[in-house]
Amino acid sequence: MAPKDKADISAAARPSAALRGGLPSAADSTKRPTLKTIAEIANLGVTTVSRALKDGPEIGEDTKKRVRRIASDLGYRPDRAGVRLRTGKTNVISLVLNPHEEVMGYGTSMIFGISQALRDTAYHLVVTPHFLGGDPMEPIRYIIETGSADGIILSRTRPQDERIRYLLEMGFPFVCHGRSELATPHPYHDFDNYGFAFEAAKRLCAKGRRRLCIIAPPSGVTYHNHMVMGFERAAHQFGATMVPAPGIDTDSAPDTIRDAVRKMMGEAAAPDGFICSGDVSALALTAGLRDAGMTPGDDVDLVAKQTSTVLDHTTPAIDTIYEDLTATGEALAQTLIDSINEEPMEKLQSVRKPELRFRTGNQQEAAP
Amino acid sequence: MAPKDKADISAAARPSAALRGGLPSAADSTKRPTLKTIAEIANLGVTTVSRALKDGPEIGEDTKKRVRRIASDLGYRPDRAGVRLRTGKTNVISLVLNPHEEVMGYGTSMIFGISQALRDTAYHLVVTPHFLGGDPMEPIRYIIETGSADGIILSRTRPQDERIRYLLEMGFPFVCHGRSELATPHPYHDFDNYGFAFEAAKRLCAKGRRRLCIIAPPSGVTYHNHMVMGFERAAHQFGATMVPAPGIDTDSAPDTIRDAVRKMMGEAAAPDGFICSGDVSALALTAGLRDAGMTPGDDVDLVAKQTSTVLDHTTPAIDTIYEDLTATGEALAQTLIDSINEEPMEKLQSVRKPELRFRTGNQQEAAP
DNA sequence: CTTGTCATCTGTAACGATACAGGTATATTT
DNA sequence: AAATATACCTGTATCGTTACAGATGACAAG
Repeated sequence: MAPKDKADISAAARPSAALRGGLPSAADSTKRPTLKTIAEIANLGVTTVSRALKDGPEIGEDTKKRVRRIASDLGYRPDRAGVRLRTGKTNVISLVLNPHEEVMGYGTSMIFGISQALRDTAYHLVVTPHFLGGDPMEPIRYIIETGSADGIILSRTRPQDERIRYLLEMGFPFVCHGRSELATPHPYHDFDNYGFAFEAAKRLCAKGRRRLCIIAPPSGVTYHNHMVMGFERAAHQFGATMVPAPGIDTDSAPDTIRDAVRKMMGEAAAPDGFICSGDVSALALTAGLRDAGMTPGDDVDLVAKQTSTVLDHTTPAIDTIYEDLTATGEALAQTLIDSINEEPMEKLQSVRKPELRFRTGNQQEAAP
Repeated sequence: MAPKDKADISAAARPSAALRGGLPSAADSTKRPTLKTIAEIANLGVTTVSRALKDGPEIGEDTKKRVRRIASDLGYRPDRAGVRLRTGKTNVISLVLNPHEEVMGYGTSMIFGISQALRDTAYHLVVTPHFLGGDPMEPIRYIIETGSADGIILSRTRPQDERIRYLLEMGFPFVCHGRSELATPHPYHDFDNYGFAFEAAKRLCAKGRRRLCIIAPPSGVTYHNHMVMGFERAAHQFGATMVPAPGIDTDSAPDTIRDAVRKMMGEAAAPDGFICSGDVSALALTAGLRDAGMTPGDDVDLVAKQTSTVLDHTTPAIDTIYEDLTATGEALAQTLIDSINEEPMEKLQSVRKPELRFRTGNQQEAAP
């Protein structure tokens, strides 16, 4: 076995296939190559080939090189079903999508980010939505019970999130977009919604607004709380009054938001500044203001959370704070992989900074 | 083997597990049940259980009932890896997403539609994006070569689409959102973009507009052609002039569109009516008009293709024509499944009607 | 010459499912 | 009573991979 590298392979390979004469050898078939194909070409056992490709310690360097060479020449790719059956490893990441996330590119941006992170790994991305009115636990249980993924990406995290409790109990890898308030720490990548609301309120106060109203996410999800806390903190610090938004949140139908805003602006103590945590909601809000005869930027100011480009072309321009969902997806996927690889918890928790995109005056100022 | 139904099962089942004494029986483990588990409980061979659950003809009715009962009691679900390894069937549908589709809920809406159609089937949805600047063939080849799906959903179909040619040649099931112009027919579900442009132009002419401009998809994709043809047809029929849009399409950066529109409106023979085939592009277009000092609905009219809710809250309201992407996703997935099941080609080709959403006057009028 | 130690490599069994080619009763025909 | 048909069920091999428990041969030490 002279390690002549190139010459060695072709010399050893072709004859071995020919030796068997007319027998249907795995080597000369048009089907995809398997370990067996490589083994026949290299005159080795499949076990050896397997170990060699895994860089196992019992295999000689020369053999490893030779096997790797043949494998890449053949374009060998391990059969996912074989690996999965034998090892239980699915090489699948499951993104559990909520029905609310249908609106606006939430899912798509995230998906591109996740895919970016999964590039050059063996992982595939499976999207598992749960449907409106369905049990949020159902997709989770399905994944666990059928063992159909190695890890799960969750969103719309709640303070006492049953899904998280279950996954922790099962010891199943996952990562949340958002944090829970459970005692046990868990992997997450979250946007700094406290910071968002604080900076937004600060901005409005800097523009002289004193009666602020926030259209926040629904109260069940954790980031509702974070956002409200940031809002309250800023209101106190800068001496603004908080005007409640009557029964609307960013999950409300746009028309509902629009009508509610119009009504609100007709009342005695109407707000003069709005914070809005969703793209489409912000458009509906703006429409409601216009319905009430108000011009944003003139009679009233607005800071919105932006995750897409739709708010870039309103006139007049809206102050926004950007959450990069593609980067978020990338971070979530990387965190999940780290979680699967049992990295320490410190490495599995992170918060994304808001990016201020204020249209006039002190642009792009950093958070304190 | 008296077919006593219920009693029979428990009577036959428990003892059989007990018979084997302390031996590690598959039946009493905490792991997921397999065919073996069921076989032990039912005192049958795994083959019989497999055939019974498949409703094979060689198995007695009583036995089938009994096996089905046990399977559902245990919550048995076939192991995907086992099936896939043995049969080659992956039970996976692959959605190939283009980088352009990151913008706006295109992907997410489609994904919910697809998921809806895959509900209560054994299919999982895997999202395989191809990245900007990457070879569009790469994800297709990957899927074929690794056999990682039973079918593919494509979008951004081109007249001479290499992906389609390859898939046809391979005899691999797929469906396109959009049509090619290849000689060989292929499965698709398309939006009637000809109809969209025709109706949009008709609408503008009905409002007295005579100099029309269309912001269409980029010229490489088939539906660009359809749209332009519908536009031309209507222009001729209703006696309007077609004003070219200088180097912009719906893939252009929103700012580019905005600037181009502003410039266009300053010229001598500026258009007085626009057709726009994208949500975000329509917002950019509107912004460009405003930049030029024009008010949509007053100095100039606009009909846009709408696939999301973002155009619902512009002031004044924009005339739109709606393409339901969730329904599209559902149709695509169903078509793909039909294609996998080798239904005839007639069943695999369909076109979705545009839904007119004109804001004033003759609302919701049907297409001719 | 035996024994032991390395360094390498190999065969077998198993993961869960199904295709295929039998089996084994019971009923029916001759 | 023997042959044949019918109805129903079963064992074995296999898909591609990896864990496990050896093999094999070279070489050194006793």
